[in-house]
Amino acid sequence: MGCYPTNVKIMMTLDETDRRILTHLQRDASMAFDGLGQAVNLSRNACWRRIKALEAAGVISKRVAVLDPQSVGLGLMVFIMIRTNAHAPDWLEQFRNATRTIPEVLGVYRMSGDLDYLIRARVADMGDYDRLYQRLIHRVPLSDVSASFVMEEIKDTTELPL
Amino acid sequence: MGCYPTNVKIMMTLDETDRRILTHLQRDASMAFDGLGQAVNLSRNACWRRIKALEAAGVISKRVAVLDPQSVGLGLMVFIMIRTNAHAPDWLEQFRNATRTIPEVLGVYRMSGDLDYLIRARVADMGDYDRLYQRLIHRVPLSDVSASFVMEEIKDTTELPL
DNA sequence: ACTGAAACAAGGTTAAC
DNA sequence: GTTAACCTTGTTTCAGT
Repeated sequence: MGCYPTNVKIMMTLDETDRRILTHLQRDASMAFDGLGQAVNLSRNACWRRIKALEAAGVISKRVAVLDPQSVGLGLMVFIMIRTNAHAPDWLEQFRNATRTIPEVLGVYRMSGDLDYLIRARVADMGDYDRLYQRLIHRVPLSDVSASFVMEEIKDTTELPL
Repeated sequence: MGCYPTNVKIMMTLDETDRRILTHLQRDASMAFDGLGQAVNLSRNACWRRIKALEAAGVISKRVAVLDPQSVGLGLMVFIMIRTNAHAPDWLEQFRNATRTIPEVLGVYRMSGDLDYLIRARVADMGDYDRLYQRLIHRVPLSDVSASFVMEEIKDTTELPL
């Protein structure tokens, strides 16, 4: 998935220093090794070597720029809940392909419980959502679909607890 | 929010080159300006200047390291759906504080429709989820709570379409 | 085995055009 | 927008603990 080689997937054991480094990098990956090293009490390249190890082990999967949704005209977040009775072998594959290739769709999850699939997407407005919906049902047959719009994003982060 | 100064929030108009740069940075922010410039047919610091402008305008809000959830022992994603009739003024504030300070909680959304709040969290396993649930209801009174677990992550990205 | 200091190479930043 | 100088920072080497 990520942009670092992950041929051999070894479960790496993280010590306190690794966790401190990762916590910093999850919040701001634009820091220089010098500054990061100071923050975790390590020299520039003790820090460097640990990060390279974390990348090689696949703990750090990539570094990305996070954009402001408002600034790129995607101010509305929507969750689309799907219940289906079509459990045919290729229906799911069709659904995977459709959702993966629609860029407004940020997350697609196959769920436990009575809800079958959950989609998280960002759109400009209601009209934009409707176009997304039309595009989706055009590519894959869906029966029971309901959308719920986000009124307030109380929290939204990529930072995992360590 | 982000780590770049956003005192003045100007709606920046993005041209084709800006969008290409942003698309690259959203996928891999570890690229050098040289390589990025080549990818979008720009010199090293024409590229640099555009990126600085995008940061200053708040379009790029930050750069972060994305970790592999499995590698840090958070292999289970869960959505927690909350319906409430407690619409007291300070209940919401209490709920905001509680969810924002629980690190396993990655997303908290106030919703339209019959569902009132939606929480997205990552935990190690079912036992870990139960501890999260206990912690949550200990900090804020919740009546109608139901959890749905993710069986398969078909898609999960931070990349916004441009 | 992992650390830190110093040398080196590469890339970020600035200035000039 | 580009090219070229500059100087911070990433990377490698090496020696010490």
